[in-house]
Amino acid sequence: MNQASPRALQTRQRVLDVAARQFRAHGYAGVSLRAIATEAGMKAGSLYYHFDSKETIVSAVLDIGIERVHAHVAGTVDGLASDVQAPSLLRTAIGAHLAAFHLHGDYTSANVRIFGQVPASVRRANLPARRRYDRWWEDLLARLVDDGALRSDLDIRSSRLLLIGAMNSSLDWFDPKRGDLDALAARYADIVLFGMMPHPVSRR
Amino acid sequence: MNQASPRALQTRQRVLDVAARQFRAHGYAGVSLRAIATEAGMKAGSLYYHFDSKETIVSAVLDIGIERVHAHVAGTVDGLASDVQAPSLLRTAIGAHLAAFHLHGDYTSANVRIFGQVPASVRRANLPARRRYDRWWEDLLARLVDDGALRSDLDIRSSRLLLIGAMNSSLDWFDPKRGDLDALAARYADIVLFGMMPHPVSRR
DNA sequence: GTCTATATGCCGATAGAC
DNA sequence: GTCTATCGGCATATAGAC
Repeated sequence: MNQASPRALQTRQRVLDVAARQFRAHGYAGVSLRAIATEAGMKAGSLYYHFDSKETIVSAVLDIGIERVHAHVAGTVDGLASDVQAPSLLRTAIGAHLAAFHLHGDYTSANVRIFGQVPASVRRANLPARRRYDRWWEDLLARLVDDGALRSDLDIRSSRLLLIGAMNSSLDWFDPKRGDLDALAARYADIVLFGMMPHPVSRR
Repeated sequence: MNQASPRALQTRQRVLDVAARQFRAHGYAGVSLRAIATEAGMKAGSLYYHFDSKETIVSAVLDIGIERVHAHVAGTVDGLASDVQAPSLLRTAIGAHLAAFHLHGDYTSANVRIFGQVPASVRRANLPARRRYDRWWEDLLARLVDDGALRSDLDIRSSRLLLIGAMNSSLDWFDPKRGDLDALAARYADIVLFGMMPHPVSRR
């Protein structure tokens, strides 16, 4: 198991893609190794050449769901010029999170949906990746508050949880193949930055 | 099954409470009728006196998760005086949704978490209740926009989805036994109404 | 209303052939 | 790398005693 040949790596990736899609659709316990193997074009016993157990498969799926998003968002936002204003910075981060979340929708949705129903050891293994990404967002928000770019009375943690929670829940209803992801990001950023109330003075 | 005696109704409710808690924790397929029966103080076969199948149990859990919240929120907000301003109206609705959602946390969390992984027929049966509650929120937002109390360019549907998605995701991290639910509702309402940007003029 | 007993079938995992 | 065959266990659901 866990071979390094290119052929084995490709098979491994195909199995994970199938597993992510099925975990997203049916939950952790609702997916059998037989079902994953069938859709990946092999028999259940063959999976054990690539993975030690069902738990190591789901563990890999959960980690990928966080790490691909983190890498894309951080890579996009941290590369911006240092004079970019807070509204554009937040808009870019929101757009990058939504884009990566939906691009890797099976992995991210599987993570969001089954994290709470996976064996405790698997949950524990995924926690560090989650904490790193959470921290990236809190660092961003804290920096913007310190710069005076966001309200000074903002509670960082609940602001981050509101924003991430709202974006992640779009996995349940938004289909990136049918809708305009940039438009969605713009509408969410508008509300989060300026609120739903009418603007007493023009601020855009 | 489905008896009307007070004794049977009480047992039925106890079974549903146990089932909701377990579905929330382990997903639909991750819960066995044996496990539900054990925690409810009976044997698996006895459940069939009260319910026809595992699907009828989860169907009842899903419906309760929506209907109790809808009844509480609508009962709270629709009873307000007609001269209540938009900000207080929205604040009240947000507070009522969060309060009911966490009060019935096992049912509401089970609904949010397993709706997507339940058999299609069960999902279909729960859809009307979901649509009724969604419509209640969209009617509220549309009325406030029409009155000029909210921004006229607000997209009703995505605003509703952002707001409900953000509130529902608090089920994953907020513990009403340890945190202040009213404070959470106030912070969420502040962001949704006025945004995270500093206010150019005082509006509160 | 709840029990025991059981029918039928799928589960994760392993062993060993090829 | 993938196969077949198989282990022991647990799943939903039913039948019938009490």
